[in-house]
Parts: sequence; C-alpha cells; structure tokens
Amino acid sequence: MVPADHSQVAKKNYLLASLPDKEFERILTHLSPVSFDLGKVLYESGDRLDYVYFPTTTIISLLYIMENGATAEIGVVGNDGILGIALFMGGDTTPNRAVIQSAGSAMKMKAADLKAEFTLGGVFHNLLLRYTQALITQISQTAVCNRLHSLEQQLCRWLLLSHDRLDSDKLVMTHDLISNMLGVRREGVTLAAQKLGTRGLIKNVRGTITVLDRQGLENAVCECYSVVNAEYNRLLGRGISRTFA
Amino acid sequence: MVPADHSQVAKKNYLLASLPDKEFERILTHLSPVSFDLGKVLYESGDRLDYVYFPTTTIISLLYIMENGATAEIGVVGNDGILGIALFMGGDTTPNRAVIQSAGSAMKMKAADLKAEFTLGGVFHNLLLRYTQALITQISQTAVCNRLHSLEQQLCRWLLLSHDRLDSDKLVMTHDLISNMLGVRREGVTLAAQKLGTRGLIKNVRGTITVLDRQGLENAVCECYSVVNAEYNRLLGRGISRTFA
DNA sequence: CCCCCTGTGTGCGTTTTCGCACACACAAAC
DNA sequence: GTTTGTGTGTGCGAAAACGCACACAGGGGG
Repeated sequence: MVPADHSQVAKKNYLLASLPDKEFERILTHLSPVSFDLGKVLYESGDRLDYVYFPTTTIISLLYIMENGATAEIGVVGNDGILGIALFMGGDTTPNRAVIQSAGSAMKMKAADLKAEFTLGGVFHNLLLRYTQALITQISQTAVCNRLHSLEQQLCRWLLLSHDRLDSDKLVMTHDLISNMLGVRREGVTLAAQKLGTRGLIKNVRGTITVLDRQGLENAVCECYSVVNAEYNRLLGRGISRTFA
Repeated sequence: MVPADHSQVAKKNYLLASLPDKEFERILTHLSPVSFDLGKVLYESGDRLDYVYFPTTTIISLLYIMENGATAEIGVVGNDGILGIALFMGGDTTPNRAVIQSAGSAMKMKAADLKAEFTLGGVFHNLLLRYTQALITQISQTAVCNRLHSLEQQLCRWLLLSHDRLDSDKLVMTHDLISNMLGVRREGVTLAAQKLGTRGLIKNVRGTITVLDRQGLENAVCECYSVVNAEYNRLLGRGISRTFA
C-alpha cells in the first residue's frame, strides 16, 4: 500500500507529474522516498545500477573523473528528470559518477521494476526517451559551452541550472565544489563570483551563494542556457526554467 | 526489389551488420544508397528529419552553430552508427547541424519507415538505444575533453575518431575545417599538426593529413578516446577502433 | 605560362586561465 | 575567548589560446 502523501511528493518530479493518472498510479506503487546529503555518491563509474531515482528536491551531478583526479560535470539532474537512463537504454551502466550536488529528496525505484515498465512501451517509455533526448541536448551544450565561453558565462549557466531545480534562492555550495563541477580552479570561481556579486546579481557568503537578480543572471548568461531550456520545453511540455515556468 | 549488392554495401555499416539475418533483410527493403560531397549539410538546426542515414563510407559531423557563427562539434557519426536519433527518441529534430566531414556513401531510410520499425520493439529497437547510449558517451567525453585537455591532445583524438571510420590513412581535410570542428583557431590546428608531424605521427600536405604512426597517435591521445571506444565495444559488441577491431 | 585562389607557415601583442603561495575570516569546538 | 578548520581573497609569473596581419606556396584555370 502506498502512503497517501507519496503521491503529492512524487508529483514534485516533473517527469512523474506529467504522466496520465493511470500510469502515475501504477508507477507510484514502485516508488519509495529517500533523502540524500551533499556529496553522497549514488553511482560510481561503471557501477551496476540497482535503483533509479526521480529527484523531488535534490540535485544530482553527473561527473567524469579523470585518471589524474580532475573532474568535470557533463550534466545535471533535478526534479526535471531521472537518474539512471543507462538502465533502459540497455547499457546498465555508464562511465560517470553520480553525486549529490544539493541535499534533498528523491523517489527511488528498483532497476527491475523500471525495466519492466519501460518494456511495456506506451506513455512512460516515450516520456523517458524524450527526457533522454533533452539530457543529450544538455550534455551537448555543456561541450559547446566548455569550448567557446568564458568562465563567468559558464558560472552563470551553472547557477541558473541549479536555481531552476531548487525552491530557494540560497544555493548551499562552496566555490571549491563549483570549481570541481566546472572543471576549473577554485580561484577562478571566486573571481567570477565576485564580479557577479559586484554587479548585484548574487551575494557570496561563506558556503552559500544567494541569487539576488535572476533576470540579471539571464542577461549575463550565454545562449547555451536558453537552448537547453527551449529543448526541455519542447520535448517535455514545460520548461524547467523558473522564467519560462 | 532490392539489388543484390545493397546487402553487401549495407553491411559496411556496423549497426546494420550486427542485426540478425531476419531483421537485416526486412530493414534492407527500406534502404537505398546515397553519396555525399564534403561540406554537404544533411540537417540544419531544428529541421524536421525526412530521412535517417546509416553511413557506410562517409563521416558526418554533429555541429552546434553559435549565434555569432562560431562552431563546435559535439559528436561524429560514421559506419559505426546512424544519423537521426532524434526521430526515434521522440523529438523529431535537434538544435544541431549535421554536415559531411568526409565524402562518401550512406544508406538512407525514410523517417516513417524507421519509426515503424522502432515501434515494433525487438532487436532493432534495442540496438538503436544502445547505439544512442554510446553516442551519449561520445558527446560526454567531448565535453570533458574540451574542458580539460590541450589542443594537441584533442587533435589526436579527432584524427583517431576519423581514422577509425575510414578505410584509408589519408584524411582529406584542411586545417581550417578541423578548426571549425574543434572550435579553435585555424593557426592553432596548424601548430598542433606541425608538432605531430615533427614527431613522425602524421604527414601534413595541402588539404590532406596522412596517418603515419597510428600507435604513436594512440600514445599521444588523452584517455577520452579509449573511454569512448570501450563503451562502443561494450554496448555494440565490437570496437569501432582499428586497434580494437 | 602566369595568375589567382585556397591552404599553410609565422610573428607579434593580448587575454584568459593556470599553478602556486599565503593572508585573512568566519564559525563551531574546546 | 582562543583554537582549529574550512572557506575565501589576492598576488604574482607561466602557459595556452586568441585575434590579427601578412608572407609564401602549390596547383588548377584562363
């Protein structure tokens, strides 16, 4: 039996929320809530996936770890999506680490249950594939942005991606953490964050960045951000961006 | 009726070649050969996809074009895969341009036929999804490589990716073309190519780069290359790399 | 045969980011 | 209230790429 409040919690995840009632009810019976602390590693590179996760309030970062220990984020999953696409794509695993970037909750689902639901075809199957395409666009734009844009622009993009997936304007994250995500030096992040602070867009205080002027950030960000949002909007029927929501 | 030689030509594409006989024969009836010149644009960003393509000897580049005209490659498709995954992923289109990076041939298939085959589920459906996951890994490593590695390493990676997808050691491409793919200056490519030439790995002559020492290139390349190859190998049952083949 | 076009080589100064070294600063713990 | 740690500010020189300018070179077409 599913506790009544699970339904409300689960609907915080846009993917689940966009399911027709019938499918939603069925999927719901396979879901159970979990919560995670900052830094928790959900999948290690190459791990077999026992569960997939539909974030409700947490944000998960997909990272690649180089042999020399350097890291770079390739994408981010929040209440817009699902962690564990490799399972239904047929690979069972990926060469990436999945780590909690912002503490919070998710609904988890057993790998076997997800595979069974996916195999049924239909709405859920198609929704997962469309989400995967949106994620591909996000990863693609990360590649482009890494190549062509300044650290400051990338920081804006990253802050907006996080802000979109949170209820609060307070992002609990150190410059050091962000530098690992962006694959740059910590000092570089500090410098860029200072510039944004001077312009009144954000406030930097030990361990948290507060978004003060969301519109200002959107003006400062590169086109990569809106390209990704437009695709989420087009493919999943609603934008994840707070602006477009 | 399908000409007899179509079958042999089609099998140059690894994806088609790995289909069981029954599926292969059925798919084959939907395929017809085409050939393309260098620079031909198959899809423009946002275009509706009328056909998908299974390259046999051509190589296709997936590019993002910035508003200011700057370009960067996000992935490459050759005889290892299929161009047009957005079709079965449910998006019908992507924000990228697909352009011929190396002249040659492909088998084309009508969008509607592909969708119908995909919807049947089964082997073809699963194969396309596994290929898509391999492509995701390729795009992911492009993002990582763009962030963390030197131009010279990236050039090595790019040359190997091309070499893997060609029969010849002669890559017909100018430094300028490569610079557009890598999203860097033409001069930067010239400089990096000179260094590789000095080390005897390649030979640079007006408009073509000849691979002289494949093993040497593999020693010079970053880990990104082997990560992608390992995934292709794992997901699709054989490596695309000439080394692993 | 010479011209012209495209592709390549080279040389600047400039900008961005890096790598390292440290000083400072806040907050919880003792 | 002092200590201890973690997070942030700052200042170099070095390295990698950039933007621009232009010289040269090969090869096909007039």
